Amino acid sequence: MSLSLEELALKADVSKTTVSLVLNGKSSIYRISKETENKILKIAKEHNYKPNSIARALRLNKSLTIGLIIPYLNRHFGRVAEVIEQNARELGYQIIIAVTQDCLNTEHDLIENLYERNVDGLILATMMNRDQFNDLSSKIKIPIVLVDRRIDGDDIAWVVSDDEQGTYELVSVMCQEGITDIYFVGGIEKLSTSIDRLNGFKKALLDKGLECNQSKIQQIGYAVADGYEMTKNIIERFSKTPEAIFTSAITLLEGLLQYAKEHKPDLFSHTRVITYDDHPMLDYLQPPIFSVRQNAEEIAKKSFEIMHGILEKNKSFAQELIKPKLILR
Amino acid sequence: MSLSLEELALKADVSKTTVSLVLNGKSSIYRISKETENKILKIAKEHNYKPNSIARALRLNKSLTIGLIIPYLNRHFGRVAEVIEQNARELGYQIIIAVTQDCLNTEHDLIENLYERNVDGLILATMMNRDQFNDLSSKIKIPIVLVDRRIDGDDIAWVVSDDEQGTYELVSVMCQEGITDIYFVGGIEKLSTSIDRLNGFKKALLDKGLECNQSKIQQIGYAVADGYEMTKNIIERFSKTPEAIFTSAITLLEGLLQYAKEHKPDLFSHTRVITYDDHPMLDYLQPPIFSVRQNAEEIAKKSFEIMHGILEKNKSFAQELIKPKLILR
DNA sequence: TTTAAGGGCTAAATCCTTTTAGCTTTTAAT
DNA sequence: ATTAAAAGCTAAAAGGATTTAGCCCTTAAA
Repeated sequence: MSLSLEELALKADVSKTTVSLVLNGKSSIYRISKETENKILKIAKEHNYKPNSIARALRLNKSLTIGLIIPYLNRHFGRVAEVIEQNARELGYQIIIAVTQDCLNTEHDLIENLYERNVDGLILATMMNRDQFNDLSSKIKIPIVLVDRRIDGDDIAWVVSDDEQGTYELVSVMCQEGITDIYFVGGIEKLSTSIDRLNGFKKALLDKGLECNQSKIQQIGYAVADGYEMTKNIIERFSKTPEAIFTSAITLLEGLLQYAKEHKPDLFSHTRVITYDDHPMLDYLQPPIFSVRQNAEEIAKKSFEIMHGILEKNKSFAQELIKPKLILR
Repeated sequence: MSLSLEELALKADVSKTTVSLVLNGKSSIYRISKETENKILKIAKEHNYKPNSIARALRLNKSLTIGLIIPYLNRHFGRVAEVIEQNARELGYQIIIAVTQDCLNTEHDLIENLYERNVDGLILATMMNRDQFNDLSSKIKIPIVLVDRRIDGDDIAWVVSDDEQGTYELVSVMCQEGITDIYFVGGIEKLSTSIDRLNGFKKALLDKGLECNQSKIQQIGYAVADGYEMTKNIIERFSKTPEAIFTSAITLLEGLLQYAKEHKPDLFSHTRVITYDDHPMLDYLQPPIFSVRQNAEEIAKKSFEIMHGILEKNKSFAQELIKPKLILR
């Protein structure tokens, strides 16, 4: 790229050791004279010297690079990634991004790949369960921060939305309006997002003295097609039109809308629909769909903060539950 | 990380040169015996040897890393980034992502930053004009592929949506329906996306013998707030309610919808709204909003393909216009 | 005058690979 | 019995930074 330390040293007529020491602010420790220091700084500035980051990474065993592994770059994760990148950049880190498409094998490959490529840490929206994660942790000697999906364990760092509380509050609003017959359209069953949202759902019903019928709960996956499928099941399997449906992700809502458009145009005249995740376009749908908006910015900020704390400030793991916001339209 | 070449050499009781040659498939060129080769391969496999990518990058001056600089990780660019990453991964490359928020200075800083960090190439949704780009090119000795926004010049590689054609077709549909009074809600004026979309807009009108009144054209920026502002201007400045409004990005449509919701709930009863960019939620809005869907996957695929061609196949630059698709609801 | 301390700087090792140039041994040819 | 060629492998340099150990010179103290 540009000049090397050695060339700089030549120009300044000193050794490259001296140049390196000066540029790393160690002049006084190594008693480099002010005169020499200034000369070097001047020449470095003149030539716009930038240390070769690869050589630095090799020597220091530190690449200033964080791997970010997420299922998709959709609206939510896109925003999370964007904010993580900005926060990271300010502190001198780069983000290497990779998407799993919610495939566990891909996730494993990607983790291994990024690890071999010497990232300093991993921020991960994982599909792993606890055992798989422990396996991984024992092999991989860099810090991992889970984002959006947590794994129980009190030495695991994570930042997630308070899915249970968010769902609880949203569903409670429905219950307060006297609705008792409410269906759960869920995602990938074993993920914390699903577990927590389902718990919040059940808790809201329980608090109103309602029992939660297992047949009203479905969990296929987070794809749009899954939302379509589950909606279809609900509409076709039960004779009675549901009072309300809760979709636990915006993609699932999309699936629901698609099904309704195709096969049940009058769905909304009988049924309230509420959803986890928010989207600005929801403001313009009729009738209004209540939602829970995750604070992607805060999730992103905290997760990099924790990573940075571990990498540079000897902090240990931390866990953060980020409050989502109810959007009642 | 794991084992080094040297440790491997020790175990195999040969020099590290030999190990390196064998693992790089140069056994026959250097007449390493089959016996030795097999021994080394076996040991390497047993220990799951992976060469240290940083050391490799230093020696080869090639990091297998591509910088991707885009304005936001929104729906469109998120999808582009996702597909670029997948394509890159298959060929052994990693993607370092960075967002400019449509700020030119940030873009410059990011380019410099990634360049210093030794990326092998840059894929760029740029705000630069031709002069700025030429300036940059002379400083930076790695290939650059522009994505989504092009700069004229027959030695500049780019992949963009056929914005002019897409807009032309969409607006022509309106004209065919007899609409003559149509407004242009545009983005950042000097970008090719704006220029091309405006040209398509004008051409469609011209083809119908309609003249394009300059007062019906606004170009503030691509933010939601800009869409709000431009819609407001149109509604408040002209006494006659427009027959149609074309928003040249989905964010601008959002701004329009927001304005309409707040100040002009009956907008849609008098006015047709059409937009560049598509969104699945548009399927569920009333009345239907016609749109132009960019082929993000193809844009992504081609742009990495060109980059890869330049980096590994001695191909030179290339330019691709990707056909968008009309969505008439 | 010697010794100790301090000031000012640098040679060389290190991180891990790749690659060039060349060494040693064996085989074949004259 | 030489010489030439081929076979099989390796030492060392290179890539660019950081860091350890230590050299040399001056000044002050004994």
